[in-house]
Amino acid sequence: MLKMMMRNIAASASFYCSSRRWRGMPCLHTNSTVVVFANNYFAFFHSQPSKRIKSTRTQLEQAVINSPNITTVEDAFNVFDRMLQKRPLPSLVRFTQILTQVAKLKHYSAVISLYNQMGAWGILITILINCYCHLNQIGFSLSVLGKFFKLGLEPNVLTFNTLINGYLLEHRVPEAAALFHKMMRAGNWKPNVVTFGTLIMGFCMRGNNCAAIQLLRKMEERPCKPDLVAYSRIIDSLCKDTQVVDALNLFSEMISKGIAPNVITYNSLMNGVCKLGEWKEATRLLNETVSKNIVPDVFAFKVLVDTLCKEGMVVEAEGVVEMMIQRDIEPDMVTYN
DNA sequence: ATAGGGTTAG
Repeated sequence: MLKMMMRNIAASASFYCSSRRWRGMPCLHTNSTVVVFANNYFAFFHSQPSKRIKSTRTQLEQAVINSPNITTVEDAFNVFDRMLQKRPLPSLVRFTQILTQVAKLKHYSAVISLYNQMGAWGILITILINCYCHLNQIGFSLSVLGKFFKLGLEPNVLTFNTLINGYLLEHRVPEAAALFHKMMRAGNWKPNVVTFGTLIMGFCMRGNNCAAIQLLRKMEERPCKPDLVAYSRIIDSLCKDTQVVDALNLFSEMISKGIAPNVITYNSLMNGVCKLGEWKEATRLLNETVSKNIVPDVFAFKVLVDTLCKEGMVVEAEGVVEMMIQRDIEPDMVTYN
């Protein structure tokens, strides 16, 4: 069953080409916009001028010693170069940390380039697949997976979760759902809380709140109980559709299960009630946020100011702007207008 | 170590 599943997935992947391969990289289509081969590595490098920091080698080295955080792509490439020259090579964990940080900066092509310099086939495959997914190149992700299987290696639940997310990023919800169901049947890679949460996001993206809630109910019967992300996603989706009563019910249900909301949950609710002009409810929610020691952000205040102005309560809106200033939250031009 | 969530007026 699993083998068949793998084969099906691999078969749907792009074909390989043996002539243009660089350090184990699957062949990329020539019309691709994300091709990062060795020879244009530097072209890519120099295409990030806004992120560049002029720093001497010693300063950079010091920065790396002081803080493991990579703040620019240039840093990452420099650190990587030196890591690759070290003998013995630094640990994979260290390489992973750097790749993860570059991915968080959303420089996915850079991650792919660095990954390929490592020649780390079979390890950290999920990082690579994730980057192709974020570049809307799920075909390449599937190629990578195919190659992975060819080497006799087994992916894990994280890999499949990443692929489901990849389909969703391309708005291919049916294929995401199909992969989810294959996971359910397969046995080895039972969907976990992230798998469910990801698919819930997919249904919400389509505005299919009913399907999302059904999936939430399914989670309750399983060991992976719904978590904050699963609830928050649906609450947000309901709010966007101005189904605020349902959203608030789900919110209460979540709280009663002991799941603590965060600033994202409250902002979704605030946006929902404000859409309906319910400024009193919005104010109550803002107070509740603060009472739970959650720090409201600029968006929470902004939507309230906007709603108060629309309701003609300019003085009250000015009061909220005052609160923002007191809290060191900078109101922008939109808020003032 | 690697996977999932949100938002900005007119």
